[in-house]
Amino acid sequence: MYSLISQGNNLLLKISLDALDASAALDCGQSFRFRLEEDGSFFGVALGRILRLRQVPDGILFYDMSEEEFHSSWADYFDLKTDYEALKEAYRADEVLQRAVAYAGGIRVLCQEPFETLISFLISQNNNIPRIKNSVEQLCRRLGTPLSEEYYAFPTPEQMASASLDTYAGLGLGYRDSYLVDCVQRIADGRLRMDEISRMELEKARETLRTVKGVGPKVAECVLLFGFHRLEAFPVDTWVKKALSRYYPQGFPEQYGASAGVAQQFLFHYIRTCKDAV
DNA sequence: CCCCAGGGTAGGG
DNA sequence: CCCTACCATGGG
Repeated sequence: MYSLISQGNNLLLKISLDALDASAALDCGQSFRFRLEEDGSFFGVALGRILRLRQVPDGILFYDMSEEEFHSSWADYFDLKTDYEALKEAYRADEVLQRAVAYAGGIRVLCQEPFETLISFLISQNNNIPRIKNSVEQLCRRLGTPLSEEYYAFPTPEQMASASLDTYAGLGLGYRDSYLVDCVQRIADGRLRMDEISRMELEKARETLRTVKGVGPKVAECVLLFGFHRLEAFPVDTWVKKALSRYYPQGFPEQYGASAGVAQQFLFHYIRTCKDAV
């Protein structure tokens, strides 16, 4: 559970580190738009707005934030409506998940915008997180609406569709630039609609996403999990593949099916960043 | 110089 | 269905 305390222009979200850990949640390969500043705060852009926050002993301090804005946008963005305590209670039956939760329990599956998620994870294929972040940043600077001198919104489908292929060439995307061009073209001419996908049954949504060039099984699962909040989606990248072969040679337990994606996120972060992962 | 990264496609068996 | 070469690019 959590509560809110207004502090001038800022807002303190009182919540335990186990329930929401800014560093783990914002830097675990879901969003590519947050950076840790030298003063220890996180700065980023999401939902078309600049967000600045900081981990404090009592929870998370949101800068320049009203209760209204928090309730209408950020409570959902940080998935505060999902009962993670219940999920983690179920993980106690599993030794590995228990370790992953002990390592970083404050991860949450962020509710990101579907279009941004689709484009970001098209860029993510056969790529590493620092470079993905860089490419996404370049993309926003080049095509997104400026929100300040430093920060840019993620470009809209229209903004991206109006750019030429050579606009994308300078973004460090490698061979993935043509994937983006094809994807935004499909959206611009109405062949692909995010709002329709959000209403589809899971398997249908999966198939539809995979009609986009460059979207295979893994990217589709990421878009479903991070962009459409389908917690059943289970992306298997090189890290999770490693975790599955190391910890679950007999297969991942089926009992977590309805929220397998959340468990996947704990596993991913654990095996990718914990030095002592065994 | 090498290998790897939140993989996917195309082509051949 | 499977397997493999190839795809750009930068970090380590």
